[in-house]
Amino acid sequence: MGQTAGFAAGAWIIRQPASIPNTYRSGRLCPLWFFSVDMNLSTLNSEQAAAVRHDKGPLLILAGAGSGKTRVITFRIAYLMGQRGVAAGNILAVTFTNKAAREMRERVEEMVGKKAGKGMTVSTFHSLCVRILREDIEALGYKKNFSIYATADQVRLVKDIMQRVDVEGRKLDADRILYLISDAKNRLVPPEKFTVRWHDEYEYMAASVYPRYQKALKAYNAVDFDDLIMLTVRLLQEHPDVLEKYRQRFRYMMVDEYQDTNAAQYKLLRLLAGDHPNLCVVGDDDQSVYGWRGADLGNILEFEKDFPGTTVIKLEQNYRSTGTILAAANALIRHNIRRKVKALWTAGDPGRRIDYIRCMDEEDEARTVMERIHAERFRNELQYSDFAILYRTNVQSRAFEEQLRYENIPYVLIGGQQFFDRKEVKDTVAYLKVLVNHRDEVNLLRILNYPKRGIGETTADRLIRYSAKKQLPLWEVLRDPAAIEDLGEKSRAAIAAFVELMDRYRQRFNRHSLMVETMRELIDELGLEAEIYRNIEDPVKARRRVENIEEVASAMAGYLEREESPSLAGFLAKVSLLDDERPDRDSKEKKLQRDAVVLMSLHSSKGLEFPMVFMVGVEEEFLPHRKTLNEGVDVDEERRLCYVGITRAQRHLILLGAQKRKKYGTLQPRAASRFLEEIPAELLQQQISEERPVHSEEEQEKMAANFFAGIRGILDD
DNA sequence: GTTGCGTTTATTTTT
DNA sequence: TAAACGCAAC
Repeated sequence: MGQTAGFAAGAWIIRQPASIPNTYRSGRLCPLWFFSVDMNLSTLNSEQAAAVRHDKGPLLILAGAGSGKTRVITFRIAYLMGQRGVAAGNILAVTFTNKAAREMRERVEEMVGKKAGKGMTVSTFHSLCVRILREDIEALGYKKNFSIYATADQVRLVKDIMQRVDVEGRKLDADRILYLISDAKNRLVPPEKFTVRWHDEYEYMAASVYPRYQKALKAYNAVDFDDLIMLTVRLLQEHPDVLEKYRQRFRYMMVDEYQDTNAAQYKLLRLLAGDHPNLCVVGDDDQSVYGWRGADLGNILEFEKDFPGTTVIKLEQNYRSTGTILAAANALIRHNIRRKVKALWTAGDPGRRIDYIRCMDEEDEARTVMERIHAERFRNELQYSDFAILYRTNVQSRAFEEQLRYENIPYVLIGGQQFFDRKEVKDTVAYLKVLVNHRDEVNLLRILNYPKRGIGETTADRLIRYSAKKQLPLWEVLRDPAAIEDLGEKSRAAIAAFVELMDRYRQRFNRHSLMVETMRELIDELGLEAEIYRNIEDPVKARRRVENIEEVASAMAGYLEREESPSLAGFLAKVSLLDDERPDRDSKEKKLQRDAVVLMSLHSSKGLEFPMVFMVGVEEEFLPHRKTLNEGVDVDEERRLCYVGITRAQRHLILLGAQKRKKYGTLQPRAASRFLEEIPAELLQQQISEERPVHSEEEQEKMAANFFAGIRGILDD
């Protein structure tokens, strides 16, 4: 668990004498060599220490929320290297986020030293697979310079195919088709094995789109996110020599957030682990909240069966929250049947009771939160950044944003539009992608006439038709426009100019050390910035967009600095995987460092902690969400989400809900969440907002009318 | 190409 | 309610 606030509480506080180099800031872990020449496990509790010492055979660490999981993993890696003589190169640690990977690497390096840590692989599933594929994907018939398609590219491709498949044009949602395809890939179901399971139009459409989609990707020399895993699995299955290479290499494997792995990731681990797995997985089945994305809770629940001889260690001592908060969390999660039994406990105080405030409506809920922030901040000398407002759906953030702005309270919103979803960024990246891989047709079509260069829709259409008819890649067609009869001279010239431009820059990008300059010149020559100013009226907005383009360039500069053997392809891979080069001035990590109230969804709060947590909208149809109620699935995952929210709180938890809520324009009565009843009443301090005179719209209009009538009356006198 | 209007539809989103 | 989308008209 990423402990953002450091090891503020609990038994393992290591006081830092003044002589400690200030690189080890307070709250950071001291390097091991400082307090002991040997690995000193005495700062760990007995379960943690046992987990660290275990070095052979499969190990399952069931790590409850706030139980010091990250510390155990990093200690264990350091222990393997320092005490068991395992070579850094034989260690593989897999996480789900780049942030987690980075932190883990840093902490291990702090313990064993940067030099000793060199050669270990700490990465996300996806970047691990990119690395494997970059080396050996040719065995699967792709080229090494493959593009990685993220959501936007995928959607475009699916839409394209759908149009071709369904000429009638019955408009099905491309996102949903893509979801079905993604789901299939996560289950390792290849196009030819896709079967319609429940007979609705989406399944049929997916069955027809999936094979074409996959074929197109291959033709474009592109892979999507799910392919990264699926193709790696295929590669390892079909090519024993490649598999053997990695088995030899990764003798010790560790997987974080194991409860979030899907079938494909499971298979990948299985393959790498082989017959004598030194596989250590860490996770918490109670915090599995990504089932809708293909994560299979069965992976963690069945681990002992899947890997005979598994040692199981439960970490139940919690170093984060008060006793009351933990009691509530335990009581709630006990209602789930399909889980590993465990209960969090703390050596610390019970702390305050949990507040539950039943507000009148949305606005009242937001105002109540503001009042509490003011009061608690003053009373407990807290910073703004000690508060988090957590909600189930992102739309809920609005009311709070408005109120926060009104009150002049600084806040950061986490989530929302992604940097790479912004048009100008996509355009810029599209050029780079095509320069690396000219078969990437989704992006080639995107830039073909942007900025406008006289290759309009008609021309593009003719080119595409011709390429389809002759079975030639679009790029080859562009190279030889003379071959197409029905093209005008002007169009031919425009195409030739485009090809010349791309060729020229492809050459230039080969000089990796000059990449950034080259990119800036490319942007300049294309006139991308001028294009933005031309199209966007609001100069402030336009300026911001231009800055976003510049961000891509400076991200590249950062990449160039860090990377030993940089390349444009390498940069794009990092960018696609949202790796550290993420050129967002407001990355999640940075946002969390500001002194501002944090707003985010329950999902994105996983792994974080805050002294004071507001969980808002604790109502039926939000939590559990309506969707899960309708579909007759169990609400277990929703309960886990609630559990995740509760266990984010360190000192105090405040639950809120509204009695009425405006929904799609109309005011609707809201019922308190069923989960509230699962928390023992004695842990809760309930409070119901008083009825405030609420006026209906009609009444308000009437009142306004009377008011103006009154004024008019006065003026008339 | 753009603009504007009517229609549609409202989860979560580590990579 | 409101935002996003598609389509038709300019």
